[in-house]
Amino acid sequence: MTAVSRTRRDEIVAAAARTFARDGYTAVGMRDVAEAVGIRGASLYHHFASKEEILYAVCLSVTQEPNEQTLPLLDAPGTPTQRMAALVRAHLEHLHRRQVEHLVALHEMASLTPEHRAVVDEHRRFYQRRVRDVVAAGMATGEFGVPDARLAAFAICDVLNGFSNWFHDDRDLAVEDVVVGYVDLVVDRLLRPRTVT
Amino acid sequence: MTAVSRTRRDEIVAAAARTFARDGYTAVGMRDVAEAVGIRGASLYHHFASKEEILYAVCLSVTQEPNEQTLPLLDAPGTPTQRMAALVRAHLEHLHRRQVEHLVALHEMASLTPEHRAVVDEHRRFYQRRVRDVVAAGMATGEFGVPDARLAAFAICDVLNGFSNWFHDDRDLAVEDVVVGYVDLVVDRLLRPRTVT
DNA sequence: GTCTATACGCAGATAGAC
DNA sequence: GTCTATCTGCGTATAGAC
Repeated sequence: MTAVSRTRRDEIVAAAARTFARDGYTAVGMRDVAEAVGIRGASLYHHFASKEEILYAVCLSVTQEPNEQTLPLLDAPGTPTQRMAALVRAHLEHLHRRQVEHLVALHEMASLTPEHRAVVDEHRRFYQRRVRDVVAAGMATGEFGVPDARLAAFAICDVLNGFSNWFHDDRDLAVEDVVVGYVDLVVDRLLRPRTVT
Repeated sequence: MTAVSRTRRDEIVAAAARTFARDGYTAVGMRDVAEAVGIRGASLYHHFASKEEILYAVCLSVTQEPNEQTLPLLDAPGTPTQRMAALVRAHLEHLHRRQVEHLVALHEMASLTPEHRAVVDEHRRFYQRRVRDVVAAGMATGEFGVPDARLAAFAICDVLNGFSNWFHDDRDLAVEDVVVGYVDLVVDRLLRPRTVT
């Protein structure tokens, strides 16, 4: 039992993410976060040194986590096509599982300290670099055929991340539909070489 | 001379956008914005009723403006392919021209009042609906061949808007390169029907 | 680990002269 | 239209008991 009982701290992060997502980081006070957990404002400082530290924890949960959980799929055996398809699926499913946290990270990153912001940015850059590498690998095998791997990587990351901005669970569109549609869009259309003449 | 001399007010909006983009809306005080214009903090209240009104003006400049300037391209004569290509180009060029304003709008939208946020959101939804309509038009003529026009529209808008997040003017990649690359990616790959068999 | 009580600084906003 | 001076409230953070 070394890494057990992630109760209170994670509970705070989760509650904070929901509150930040609904009312915006600035508008939310420590008292509001505390209330959402069921304790008093001052008690939060037993778990976090500052409000910004809570926001930082939220941001890490959606930048560090994908690097550790999703990126390994790119090292699994299989063709670039298969690995890219697996990445698209896992990425979207992660975005869905942690949608509130993603929205907060996306919208409130500006409120991080420069130091924390640099860490978060580095995680994101790393992820993008790995995506670009698979695109390049697929170009080498001839499975993919885009003019510029870097540009394609930007486009792919932006398409995927955009998901959390517009997806709503209550609509006539299931996550699985988006996954299938986006695998087709990204792997079978965007990346696939144009049939020559 | 009815709509002339947009001097001071626009000057404030432009200066505020730069400051917000660099330090974040929350961290920036009215005194900072004023200093960037060369006046005192209190003087700002002659032009705007509140700090949030300035942010609102920034957001409108990148949501209302494209609707008025870029969307008419979709009503011009030409095939869906041509009109979509024109939209991609104009959209990216607008994003580039107003990149700081876009970054602010993208990151600080959470700080708008619910009323103002609703207006901004409506502008964005309208834009997206028009994009989806061209995709649908192209499907009708057979020029485009995607499984779901709505999903494709989301993907396209996200690819385009993502641009302002990663593009830097000083790198070895010119705006024109991105325009050409993205027209190819979006129109000739993502939307084009797969050659059958 | 959570509480009550409180310090305190800062940023948004106002009043009124020029 | 811009200034100086000032108010005011709110929200983070601390002190210290339980």
